[in-house]
This record gives sequence, structure tokens and C-alpha cells, in this order.
Amino acid sequence: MKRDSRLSGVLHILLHMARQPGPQTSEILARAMETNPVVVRRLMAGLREQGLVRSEKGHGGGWVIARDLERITLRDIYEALGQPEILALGNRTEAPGCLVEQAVNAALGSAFDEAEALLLRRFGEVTLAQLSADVVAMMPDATEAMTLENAHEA
Amino acid sequence: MKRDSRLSGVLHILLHMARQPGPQTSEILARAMETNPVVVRRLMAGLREQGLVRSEKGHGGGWVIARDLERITLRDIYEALGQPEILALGNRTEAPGCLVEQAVNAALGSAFDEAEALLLRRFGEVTLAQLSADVVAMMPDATEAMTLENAHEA
DNA sequence: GTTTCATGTAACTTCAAATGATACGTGACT
DNA sequence: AGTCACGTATCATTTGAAGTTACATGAAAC
Repeated sequence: MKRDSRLSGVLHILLHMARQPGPQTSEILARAMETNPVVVRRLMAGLREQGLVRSEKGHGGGWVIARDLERITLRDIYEALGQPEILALGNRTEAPGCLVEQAVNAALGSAFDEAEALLLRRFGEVTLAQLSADVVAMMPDATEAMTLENAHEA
Repeated sequence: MKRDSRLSGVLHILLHMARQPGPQTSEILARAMETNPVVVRRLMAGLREQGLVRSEKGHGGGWVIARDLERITLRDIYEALGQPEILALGNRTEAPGCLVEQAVNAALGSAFDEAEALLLRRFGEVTLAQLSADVVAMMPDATEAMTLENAHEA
């Protein structure tokens, strides 16, 4: 099964936006992601509804982050994406009549729930500001002037 | 995408087998699972290779559990299934050149790894014997004589 | 006001992997 | 020999993400 990379993708977009002043177009962001502008808009639509970003049409339009980076957690973003399925594993039947299957569901279900809860807790602890600082920390001095245009040329 | 229910399914099969003496055919087990005998054989193939179950052809043939229930953990079974993907979420690119994406991968990746490790640890702590005891504990006295044939009629 | 730019969205295609089903071969028991 | 049951290849179905095309809407530039 192909893994859902929407969270990964949208974080990539947001961190690039955070490093650039002014609005960024879907076109530019899509090039950075090596994908399609429509994919970018689709990803960002949920974030806009939650007030995390704003978009403007026409000349000089594009996307801007609408909240302090310190006040946006990965969990906020995850939820704005519509809370995609976290686990690839699941129970066969949700409400089985068979007692055996009920016992299986109970055992697996609690393990699944714990793993999901752990991940969501982690997401809630990480802000965009931290991630953005991580990027700077990873940069050799020479690349601190890295721009959106050359970031993906290597 | 649809969640992978192989672990759930194979546990259901094994617990039914544990409650019945003698070999069970794929045909019988498939009826209990409301699926196809071929699906059962496919699920069980990995378990056989790991020595968790044995199969015999011909008259009187079928599947039997080949190890003490106390000595089979959910993790053993998970691994016998070929260690299916646990998380539905993942990184967009595995080895990105872009520093921004590297930072995203590092942050998400460690959270993903922790969640997977938690689930695998849980799996390692649960044995088939415990699950089988859970089933009995869930049964009203009247149903303790439940058989494979009537377990799914309700 | 018309052109240009950029988003908003619907509709379609592609892709991957589990699941389901059919068919046929192999080996074992009667 | 015949029947039973597993072993396995092959194909169809299903589901949702991802990619693409097309066109409408609205804003700025001219």
C-alpha cells in the first residue's frame, strides 16, 4: 500500500514558505515539491479552512502563513488535513458477532490506539518554529542564503 | 486506502483452531472467516514457514498449531506474515537532497519509529494463550460449548 | 474594460496493495 | 483409481493517494 505523504508534503511546503517573505504561488511551491500546482492547492485547502494559511488570487497573489510559527503544531496541520488514517493495520470487522473476533479486536485495538495516541502526542509537541530552526541548524554557513529557487537543484 | 487486516484475520483463525481438537481444513476456517479457502492458505503460508503451524494434505488433513500457545506472541505472527507496513503515514521522499525535506523527514521519522516500536513491543507482550483465555473470560457459561460451526451464526 | 495572473474545483487517469476468486497441480488417504 | 485437501499461479476487484487536464472565479495591471 502506498504510504500517505500528505503531512510530509505539506510540511515541506510550509517550511519553504517560512523561509521566503511574501506570498508564494502554487506554481512555485509545486516546482519545489516536484509535483503539480493542483496538488499543492488540494493540500493547502484544509489548512486555509483552519486559518493556518491564507490565499489570494490574481497578481501578487499566492499563499502566506497566517499564524505565528510557534503556535502551529504538527498536530494542527495533521488535523487540518482531515486527520488521515495513521495506521495501515486494522481490524477485519468493526462490530463482529463472533466472540473470538471480539477478543482479537479488543487486544489489537488497544495496541493500535496506544500507538496512534503516541504519535498524536508527539505531533502536538512539535511546532513549525522548531522545525524551521532545525533546518537552519542543518545548514552549513555557505547555504544560509539558500532560496526556494535553488533549494532543489542539488 | 483499506487497512491491512491480515494480522487480525490470522489471529481469528488461530484462536478458532485453538478451540478445536484435530486438524481444521482451509474450507472450514474460511467459512468461519466469511472468506475464501485460498485466502486462508495464503495467510497461513508464512506461519508454516516459521514453524508456527503445520499443514497436511489429503483425507484427515488440514491445519494444526505446532507450538505451545504460551510461546507464540503476536509479534511472532506479525513477522511470519512478512512484517506488513504498520503505518499508513510516511515521508514523501526517502533520501531527499533538499535540507528542508531532510529536516521534515528527521522529525516525522523519529515519531513514526517510536510509534512502530511501541506497537511491536505490545505485540511481543501478548501471547496466543492470553488471547485464548480472554475469549473464555468473555463467554457467558452457556456458550462455553461454542463450536467452530455455530460461532458465527449470531 | 480587457488582459493576465493565480486560486478553486470538478473530473479523469494512474498506481499500489490487499482481498477475492478461479483453475489446476501435488500429495495423501480410502 | 478416486477423493480430499493443500500449494500456487493468475486474474479481477476495490480503495484511496497522487498526478493531470480543464475551466470557472476573482484580483491586479494595463
